[in-house]
Amino acid sequence: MFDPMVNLGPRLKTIRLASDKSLREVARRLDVSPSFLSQIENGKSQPSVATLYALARLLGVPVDTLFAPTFDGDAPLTPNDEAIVNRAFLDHPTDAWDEVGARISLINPQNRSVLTMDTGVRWERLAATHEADINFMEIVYEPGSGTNASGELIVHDGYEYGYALDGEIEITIGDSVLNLSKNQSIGFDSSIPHRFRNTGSVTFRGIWFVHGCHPSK
Amino acid sequence: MFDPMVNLGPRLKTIRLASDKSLREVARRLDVSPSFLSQIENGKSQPSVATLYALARLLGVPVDTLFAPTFDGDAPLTPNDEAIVNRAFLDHPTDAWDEVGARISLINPQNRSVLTMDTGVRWERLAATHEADINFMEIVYEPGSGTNASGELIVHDGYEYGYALDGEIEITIGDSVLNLSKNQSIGFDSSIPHRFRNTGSVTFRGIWFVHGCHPSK
DNA sequence: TCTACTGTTAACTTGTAGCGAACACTCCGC
DNA sequence: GCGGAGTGTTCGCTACAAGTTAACAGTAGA
Repeated sequence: MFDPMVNLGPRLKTIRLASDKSLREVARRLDVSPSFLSQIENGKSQPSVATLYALARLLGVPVDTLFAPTFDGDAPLTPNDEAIVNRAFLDHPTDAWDEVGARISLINPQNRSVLTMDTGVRWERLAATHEADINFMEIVYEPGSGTNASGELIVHDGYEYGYALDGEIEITIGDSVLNLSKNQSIGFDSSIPHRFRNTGSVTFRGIWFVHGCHPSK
Repeated sequence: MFDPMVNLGPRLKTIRLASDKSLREVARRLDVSPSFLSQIENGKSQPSVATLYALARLLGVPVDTLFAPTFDGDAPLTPNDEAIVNRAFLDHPTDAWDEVGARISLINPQNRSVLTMDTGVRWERLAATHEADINFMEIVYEPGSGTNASGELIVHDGYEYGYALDGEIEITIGDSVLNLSKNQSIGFDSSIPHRFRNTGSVTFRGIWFVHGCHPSK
């Protein structure tokens, strides 16, 4: 089992240093003693939830990034780590397409690699890349189709960005249900549980970037 | 000041109930006593960071969603506007939109931030993000326009990915000169010197994703 | 009514979150 | 050389809360 606490301190320290703040300054704004913050950063003490939250805010990072299994290229997550992670991998094409080491890739619509899902969802790759955590694709959702048959929300690391070419799609992100229609665009933190469904009567097509979805190495 | 702890318990309870797990079952898998979980859910006790993390994982939600200030599920978004949800720093006035960004950002074409270049090139931002090295945009090159007036090739770190919506553009990458036309897509390593020029007679429009560009550091 | 489940509360123990005071170090002005 | 004002770190302590067990009340089914 992945232990979130072991790297917490060093990460916080890295982030603090990157933002060019002194330990004492952060401690003062956080309303804790400098000594305690030092202990946190060196893994010799652990903050309470409230303190960690305030600290993450102060440093301008989401709390989840502090727990992210892959950070600065350290230990990648183990395949059997958690069910939700595995599901995320299955639902995303990162593992399905092989990496191609092209530095330039121009692709014609009729020559795209296509990944067809059993639910009536199609992903067409728009560029080969050797960036492992990038997917650039046209996604197609036929009327009535959705991210997965069960309707469960999915979660994965990273961000997604999309642009609607045609049709309309219902996007559930956390508690929000949005409709993305032609020419509208969206970006969101993929660590928020999300789901797509085409509840309309026309096919949805969109340009999609999925980024930072760390594949199993 | 927004207190992240006040709603933590009830939120956890809501999520647990939604996933149809019993308190005792969750407590057992979490390796804490049922009574303690009950106290957490009722706000009578607070978990440690490790316990909260394990709990969030077990429930399949990112830790950050547990802290998110409540927003109205009924009308959270105005579909015809740029919508911002779950801003991380609601109470910090110094936090500009650009620096912090949103966890979800849905943008309508008429509401995009537009950057107009003197050369007749326009960039329209398609999503706000707090990922500093990401640009997701629609780019517009009028006939005769180009990346820069001098015609010099540019180089920067990272990758670029593009999809042609309309028109055609000449892309020079290293020694190669390519033409990207409607529905074609491209991806390339931005560290190769490159340049765009619209040598045709119609306006070029494309969806562009520039990633890993660290301009001033 | 007996069992097996649900969640909740009271009283308690124990670990640790967090503190103050000291530490060692570097840089800058005098 | 000597302050003084920064930087981060370590030690020893204590107050508080994280987490415990045991009992509680309620419901559903046999």
